[in-house]
Amino acid sequence: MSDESRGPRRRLSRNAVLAAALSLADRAGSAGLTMRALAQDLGVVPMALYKHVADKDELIDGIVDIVWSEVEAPVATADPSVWRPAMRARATSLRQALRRHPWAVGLMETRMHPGPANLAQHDAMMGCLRRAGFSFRATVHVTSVLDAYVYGFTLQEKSLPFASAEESGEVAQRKLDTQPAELATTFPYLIEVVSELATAGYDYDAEFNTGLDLILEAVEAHPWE
Amino acid sequence: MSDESRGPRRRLSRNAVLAAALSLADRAGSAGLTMRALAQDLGVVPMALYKHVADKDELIDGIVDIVWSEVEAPVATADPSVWRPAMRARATSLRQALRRHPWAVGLMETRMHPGPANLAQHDAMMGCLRRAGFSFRATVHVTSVLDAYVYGFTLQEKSLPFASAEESGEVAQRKLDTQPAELATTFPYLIEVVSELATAGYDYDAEFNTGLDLILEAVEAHPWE
DNA sequence: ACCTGAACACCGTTCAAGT
DNA sequence: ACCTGAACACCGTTCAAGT
Repeated sequence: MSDESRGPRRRLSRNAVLAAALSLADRAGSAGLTMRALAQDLGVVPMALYKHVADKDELIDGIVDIVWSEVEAPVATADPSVWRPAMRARATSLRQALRRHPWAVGLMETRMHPGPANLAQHDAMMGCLRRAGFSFRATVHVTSVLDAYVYGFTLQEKSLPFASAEESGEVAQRKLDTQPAELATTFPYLIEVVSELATAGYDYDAEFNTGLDLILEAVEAHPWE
Repeated sequence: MSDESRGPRRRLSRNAVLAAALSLADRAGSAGLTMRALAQDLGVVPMALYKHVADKDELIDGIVDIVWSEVEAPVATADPSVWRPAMRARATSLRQALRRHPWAVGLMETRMHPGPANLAQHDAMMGCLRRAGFSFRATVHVTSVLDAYVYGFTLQEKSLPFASAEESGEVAQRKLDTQPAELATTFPYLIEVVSELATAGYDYDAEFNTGLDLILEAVEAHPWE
């Protein structure tokens, strides 16, 4: 399956281990990312990995930071009209990175040891806001609320009953057809909203942008001290 | 340690298993929640659990729904002045539930099978917004952005480098003192903001409320179709 | 310096058996 | 109907040994 399994490659390296781990996580999810499976992908015995990585925790820190490195960094400039589009682009880029690596969603912000790419990303974000004229305190508020939104949205994206992937309408409708009477009486409002979405359809990108623009609008309008 | 270990209680029940599992997760975290440890807490052999719960996944679904049941449900009313405080109270209540059960943060919205308490909670939320006059579409937008915010914020709360728990100032300052020269030149903006927070202090509740009010203000001001 | 083999202390879960 | 014991196929990781 993996690229590494073709030739009888020897000589591992930390980067090779991390790259294979990222690929394995993308293919098999966080539950499938085991030291043993990773070793097999690399055509090596499990213990060989421990020469390049302290333990599994450090391995995960490593691949999480690779995901961070894929997020487009906003540029810092004194032009007061650029922070909004820059923040919008960064939020979109972060969401896309999290969609490419779904296993990372529950892991990115939970990690205790932020890597260099993570630090660089947040440095760029703070720089962009600071140079646009935001105060220290406001910079933290804006970073906090934007990151929280992107994380939380992507987290929900994987599981909301009325919006699982493309076929949101179908899925919701099928759910309604299964036990219509019972659910309809117990959760009238929920069913009503889900039914509406089932007929009208549900677009995740549009939903994400609506919330994002709502927040950016609020940030711009807010009288920061 | 557990309440169950005192008497030689026999006769398990599904609720007893779920209650013990919740308590174990609160004490030992998601990594410490194992079927074997849970069985030991209950003074029973691991296999005994499988009579009351299909597998570990269903167990987790069960305790996640208990957490949902702890979240204060907003009431539905036609009074247009109540949705805002109701939404604010619900967001605060959700955040507090997630803080009481930190293991749940990365799990709540990822679960594929929402339980009755989860459905009831969202039914109440939709009802509150619908009766306040929000359209179907707007109801989904508001639910989405509020849930995303609370989730994302609580997720960050556990790991942001400049805000780990109470002693945010100390921790940040110590981090700065460790490698001052190197970090300061590579991540100037980040260090600048962190230093500022280290001296001024960082209050998580205040931070949460600032973002929450920003979003609620934006929701109220937005011209929903 | 880097990789291996065997082993240890764990997992979730099945299956046949006890009461 | 409910609980047990032994077993299976997994984990991450240590330790002593190979090259």
